[in-house]
Amino acid sequence: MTRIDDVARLAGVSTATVSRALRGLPTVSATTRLRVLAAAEQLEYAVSPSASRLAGGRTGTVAVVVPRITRWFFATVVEAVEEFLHEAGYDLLLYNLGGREQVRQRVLRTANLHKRVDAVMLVATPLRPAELTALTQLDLPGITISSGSRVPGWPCVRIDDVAAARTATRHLLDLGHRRIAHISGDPDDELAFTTHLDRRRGYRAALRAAGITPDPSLDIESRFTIEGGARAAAELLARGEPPTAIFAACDEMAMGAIRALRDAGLRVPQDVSVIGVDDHDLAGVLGLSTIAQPAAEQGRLATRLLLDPLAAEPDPGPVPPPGAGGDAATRPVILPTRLVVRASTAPPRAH
Amino acid sequence: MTRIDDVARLAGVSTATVSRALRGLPTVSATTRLRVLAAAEQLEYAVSPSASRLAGGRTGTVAVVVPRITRWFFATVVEAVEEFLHEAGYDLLLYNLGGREQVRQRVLRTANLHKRVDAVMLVATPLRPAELTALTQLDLPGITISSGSRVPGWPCVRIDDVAAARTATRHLLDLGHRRIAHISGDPDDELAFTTHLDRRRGYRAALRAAGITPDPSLDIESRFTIEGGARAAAELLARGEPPTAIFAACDEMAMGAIRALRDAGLRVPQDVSVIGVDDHDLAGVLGLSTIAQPAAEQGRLATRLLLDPLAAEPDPGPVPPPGAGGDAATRPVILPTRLVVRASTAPPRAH
DNA sequence: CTGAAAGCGCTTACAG
DNA sequence: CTGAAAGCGCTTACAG
Repeated sequence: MTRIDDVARLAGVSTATVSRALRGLPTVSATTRLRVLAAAEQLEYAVSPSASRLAGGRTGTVAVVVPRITRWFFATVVEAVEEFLHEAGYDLLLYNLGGREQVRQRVLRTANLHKRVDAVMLVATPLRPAELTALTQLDLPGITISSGSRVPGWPCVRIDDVAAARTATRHLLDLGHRRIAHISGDPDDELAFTTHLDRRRGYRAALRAAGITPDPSLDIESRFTIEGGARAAAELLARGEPPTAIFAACDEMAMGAIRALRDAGLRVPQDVSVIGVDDHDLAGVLGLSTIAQPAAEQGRLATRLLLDPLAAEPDPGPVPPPGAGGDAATRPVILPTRLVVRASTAPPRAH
Repeated sequence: MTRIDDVARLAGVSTATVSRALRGLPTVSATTRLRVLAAAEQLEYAVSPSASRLAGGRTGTVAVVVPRITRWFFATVVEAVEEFLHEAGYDLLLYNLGGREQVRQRVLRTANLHKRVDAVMLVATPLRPAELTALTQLDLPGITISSGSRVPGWPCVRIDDVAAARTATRHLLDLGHRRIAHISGDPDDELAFTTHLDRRRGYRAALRAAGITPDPSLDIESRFTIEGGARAAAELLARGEPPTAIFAACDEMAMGAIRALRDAGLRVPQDVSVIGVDDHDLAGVLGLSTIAQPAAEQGRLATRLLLDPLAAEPDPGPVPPPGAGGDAATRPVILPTRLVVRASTAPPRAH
C-alpha cells in the first residue's frame, strides 16, 4: 500500500506538505498543491484512517444508534443521515440496539464511544440514568432524534407527539366516533419510551376536550410493531363490545390492527376506523389514514445540526450570537406533522 | 482519557502485557491477567481503536454495502448482520449506495476500502468491470449476498431466483391463468441487476413449460419499489386487455401494483391475481401471496462465512480439507424459498 | 508557504 | 510468561 512518504517523494515535498495539501488546508501554494494531488492520484494514494485518527485526534466517524433498523421510521432516518454524513466525508457506524443489552453496553460505554467516534446520534433511544450521566460528563457532540432521553447540551429534532396524537384523535371525533380505542407502547418496551406516553397523552387530551372520559379498557399497551398492533387489536376485541375506531400510535401497529380486525371478520372502515402515525411507505397501499411525519427530513436536519459545529471547530471563528445555536441546543426543533385522510377512517355506522 | 500506560502502571506490568491480557492471548499467567483486568476495570480503560488498528494492522470493522436500506430485504439483512458482527466484536460501517455515484466511489475505491475495513459484504451490489478487477486484485476477504456481481474467491449466499420465479409463475398457471404478466427490474436500475434477469428467466421458463409463448406486451420493466410496481401495473392496464394475473419480481412491486389495480377499479384477486417475492413484513397484512425468502438467515449465514476465516487467521491451524471452504468460495450457498399462498391469488373468472 | 521532528497509543517481534 | 524497544502512518506545533 502506498504511504504518505511515497507521495511526498514523488511530489518532491515533505510529508507535512502532502498532509496539508490533501486535506485542502489553505497554507499550501497552488502549484505545490497541484503537484501533490497529481502524485497522490498517480500512486492511487488513500490516507490511512487509523494513522490519521491517531495523529489527528478525530475519527471522521459518527455513531448512529437506532432501536430497530427494520422499522420504517428508523430505516428512513438512517438513509437520510447516511447520505449527508458521507457527503460530508464521515463514516457511519451503525448500532441497532434491538433490545440487546450487549450492544447497549458496547455503544453506550462512554470510553468506547469517545475513542471511536467524533459524534453520536441517538434516534429514539431512551437512556438509563447512569448512561445519561456518563454521556453528559463526556463532552462528545451529539444529537437526539425523535423521543427518548434528552442529553444536556445536545440539540434535538423531533415532532410534537402530543399534538400528532391529538390531531389523530380529533379526526376520529370529528367523524362522529365516541368509542375510540388507543393502542400504544409498552413501558417495558425500550423502543418506544416517551413516544407512547406523549401519544397517549394527546389521545386523552383530545377525548377530554370533547367531553369524553378516557376508558381504560379501550387503552391497550403493546409493542410498536405489526405483531404488537395485531395482538393489541385482538385483545381489544376479546374485551367485549369493540370500539368504533382505533388510534394506533404508529402505522405499523395500525397495520397489524387492521389485519387482526379483518381476521375477526370486521371491516375497515365500515365496522371500525383505524388511524396511525408515520405515513409509512405502505400506508397508501393499505389506504391507511395517518398523521404524516417527515422522517427523512428529521434525519437530514439532525445531520446538519450535528455536523455544522464540527466543521466549524478547526477555525472557531466568531462566537455565535447568543440564542442562535444555544436555542437549538436547549429547545427541541419541532418539525410539522400533517393529517392524511385515506380509506381507513369513516363515520361510525348508525345504530 | 486513560491510556494503556495507566493500566500498566496500576497493574505493575508492562504495556505489552496489558495488551496481551486484555486481548485474551494465552501467553499471560492467570494471576497477571486478573490483575490487569482489575486495573483496566478500575480505570474504565477502553483501548484506542485508532492506535490499535495502526499498530496491529487490523481494523475490526466490516463494510456493509446495500442498495437501499429502506427496502425490506436490505433492512432485514442488515439487522441480522449487525447483530452477529457486533457479537463478534466488529464494527459495522454502513454504505447505502442509493444510486449515488459518490458513495460508490467512496466505498469501492479499493485503497479506501483496504485501509478502512478488514472485510466487505456486498448485498445485491453489481460491480463494474473496473471495480471488480480492483476488488479482485486486492486481497480483502469479502462475501456477496443475493444477486449482483460475484467476486472471485468470495463466497456468496443467495436464493435461486430462477426457481423462485418459476414457482410463482407455476402457482398462477396451476390456478388456471394463461395471461400472466410480469413486472420486474429495469436494466438501468443498478439496484436490481441480475435479480430481475433471473426472475424474468424463471417466469418465461414456467410459461414455456406450460406451452405458453411469453408475450412481450405483458412483460414490463420498472423499479424494484412500491412506486415502480404501481407504475408498471398502470402501464400494463394502459396497453389494453389486462392480464388475469401478475407476477411481480418483489413484494414491494406487488404492493404497488395492487394499489394501481385498485385505483383502476379492479379487484384483487377477483379481477387480477398478484404474487410477489420476499414475504415482506406486511405481506400478511395485505394478504399478498408470495415466494418467501429467508432474509435474516442470509445475513446470519453470510456473516458467519465472512468471519470464520478471519477468526482463524491469527492461528492458521491445519489447512482446511480441499472442498470445505473451497466449495463455499466458488459455489454459491443457496437458501430455500417457499410458496406462501394468501388472498391475492385465485383462479381467473370464467369468461 | 514549507520542513524536521516529536508524538498520537497501541502491538509485535525479539530477547530473556 | 514477561519486558524493552521499534514501528505502525499519519498530523501538528514549532521554527524558519
